[in-house]
Amino acid sequence: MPRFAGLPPWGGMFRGYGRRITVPRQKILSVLNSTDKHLTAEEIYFKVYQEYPTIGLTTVYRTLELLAKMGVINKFDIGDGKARFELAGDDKKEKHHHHLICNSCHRIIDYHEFADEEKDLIEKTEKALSKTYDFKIHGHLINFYGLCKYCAMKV
Amino acid sequence: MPRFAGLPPWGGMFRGYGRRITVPRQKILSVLNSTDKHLTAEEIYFKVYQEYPTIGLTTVYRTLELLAKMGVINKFDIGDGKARFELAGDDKKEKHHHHLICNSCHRIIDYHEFADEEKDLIEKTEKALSKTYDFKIHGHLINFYGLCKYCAMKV
DNA sequence: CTCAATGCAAATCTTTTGCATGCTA
DNA sequence: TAGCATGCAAAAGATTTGCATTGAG
Repeated sequence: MPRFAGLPPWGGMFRGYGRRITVPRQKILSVLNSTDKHLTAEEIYFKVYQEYPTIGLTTVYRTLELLAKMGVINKFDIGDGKARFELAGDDKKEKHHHHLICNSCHRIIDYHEFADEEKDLIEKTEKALSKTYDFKIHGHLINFYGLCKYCAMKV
Repeated sequence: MPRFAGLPPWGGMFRGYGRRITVPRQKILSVLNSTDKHLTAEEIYFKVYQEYPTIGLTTVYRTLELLAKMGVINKFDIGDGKARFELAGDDKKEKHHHHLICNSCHRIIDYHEFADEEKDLIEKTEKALSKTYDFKIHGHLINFYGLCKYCAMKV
């Protein structure tokens, strides 16, 4: 479910920061815009590669770093040693990252319960923290750690 | 603030899993037990090293992995490429990880506001998720991502 | 005595950096 | 044209693995 159906509004952002709009950057943004998954740099690389084979992994990393600094995307880590990225957009539903992460097999369970209760608290917290610490909040992440049903019996 | 003042109760756990209680393991647990910080493997290594110089980094990594699988500690990543560890104990206060993380300079701001409101929601959520997904929850992590006041103006 | 645990060295894997070349504005 | 952007190759870092040795039970 793409967040922006028409032309993405990021062109202005790049120019505003004195950066250039290039094909690799457009492709990377396009990939991020057409998924609601948390992609790794390599996954993004392969997706872009399919329609733009001259892309380099380095460019993906550098673009992702830039986008994170611009506040366009969020970077986070789930504990498997690979960073993950996603658009930071304003769509409230998609801003919620809720995971159950198994400390043993590193399985990730996405859950959607409590979205409303959490949303209220999160928004309130966000607003207050933003003010208290003079911090521009683009997104958040909530993880629960433990053992999944398969690993709880094994260990 | 050590969580356990006297002898740690982990001995039984090890035996229960057919594992052995060794000096390196005791030292590592001791370090984790005497801090309320989120330590990296290397930080743990250095702390143990001071009173047990024959310790190896490999052993630290392997012990941490085992402890995570046993549910004794939690492993999580803050986005700087190094995993962090802490005891999963029952002390509610210490189970809360709340951070503001800057996407640009990777500065981490620990915040303590809203602990009570969050605690209520978290506990309720934990209980329900635990049941719904048959998942043994040992801890959780809440991160807000964005730009700190210094980076917001730079980019 | 047996097999798990350890520690060193080497290997792996993700991410970053150096540098010459290409391309946007 | 100027300077940012790119891509390759190499480097850097964190974590894992192979293997011979040590030590807990």
